[in-house]
Amino acid sequence: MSHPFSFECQTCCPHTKARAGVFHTPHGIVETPRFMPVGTLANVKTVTPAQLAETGAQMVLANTYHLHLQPGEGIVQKAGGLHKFMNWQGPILTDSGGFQVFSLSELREINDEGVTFRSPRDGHFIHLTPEKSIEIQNALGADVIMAFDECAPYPASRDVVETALHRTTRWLERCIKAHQRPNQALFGIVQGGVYLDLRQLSARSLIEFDLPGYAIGGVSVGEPPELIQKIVETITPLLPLNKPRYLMGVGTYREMVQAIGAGMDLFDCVIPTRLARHANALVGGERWNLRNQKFREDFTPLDATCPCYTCQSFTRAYLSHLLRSRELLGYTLVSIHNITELVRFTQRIRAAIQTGTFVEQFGHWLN
RNA sequence: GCGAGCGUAGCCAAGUGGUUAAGGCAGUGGUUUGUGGUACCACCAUCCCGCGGGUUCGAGUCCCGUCGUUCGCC
Repeated sequence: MSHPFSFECQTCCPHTKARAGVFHTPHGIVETPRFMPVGTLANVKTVTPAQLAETGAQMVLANTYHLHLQPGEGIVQKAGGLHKFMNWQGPILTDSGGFQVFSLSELREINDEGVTFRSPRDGHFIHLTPEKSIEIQNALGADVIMAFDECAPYPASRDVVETALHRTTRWLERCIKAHQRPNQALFGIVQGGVYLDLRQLSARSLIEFDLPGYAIGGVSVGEPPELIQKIVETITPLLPLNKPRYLMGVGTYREMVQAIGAGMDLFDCVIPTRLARHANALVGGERWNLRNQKFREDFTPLDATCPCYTCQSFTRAYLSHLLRSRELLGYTLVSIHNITELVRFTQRIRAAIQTGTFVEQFGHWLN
């Protein structure tokens, strides 16, 4: 109330570190644990904001890197900011572009100053620094902005990871200095690869800055899922109780349950929308390829227990037909369902935590 | 009726004498984790190239016949 970014933990699980909380932002609350859909412009590519709101999504992700290239933060600013430009009235989080440097570009040069790499779009050189990333994110105007970090690949040697994490910490200082807008919360990002002592070092350095929220980054870059869990279990206890904790890029049902059990609050992942565009639906904890033969004459709803528009209106056979025909509507309908599915999954976990039945209901995912 | 061409997997189609017959679509599975905008990977003609003969050490590939088909001429 006093601070636009307060976080309150409402219920703690008696058996695990899981917690149900509320994160306040200038554009509304985020009830955690929560899955946040992610997309280039947070429109998730094939879903309208109205459809997105219906999925139960509260906060959505937009992308600094892509918006910088197209249309450019200047235009977003002239439009009145990201919320107006894309017509999403709820909370928005922008990623810093650090991960895109790692994930999209082969030709890159990283030094203490920043990163230089070729745009995969047209080949021209792009220079990103902590200051530049924050300047762009200030212009975009999301509720939460992310520190510009260096995400080391997996596998990577200890030396490489250690260098990246120290650089990330030094960059965080510069991000904080560059940050001009108090109505945007700057989150720090824990790095350190799969080296737990480096992770701890990173987390301890970050919390010195007393930021409004913390993220664990550099996971789900190819390492085995057990290692993600190990990292989360080691780091979460070091993060302040009264700040939201965001596990970047995760993910799957199991990874979310395990991370929530360890005390994480927020998740984002391309899985629901990318899977949808590849004809896969998330149903009851499983992944189904709707183009498979067995769905051609299946005239039942995708998930009879799902309240989403897709499940309420169409059959598996019809979705299979749309996807086999590469009809654009197929991607939209399955995206709506998949996002709804993961958002509802985290909502059910939240409810279970509140009623003290988290372990009872979701314990089978915990190991 | 005459002349010319063509007949290769469900569809389109390369190959014109020499081991296991390109490729595409369709089909059947799989992959996808802080999104390079519908991608990628695997499998998919084991007596088989319309059918029947022939030439040749060897024929989808050459020759003859036949059936089908396309175009042109009458």
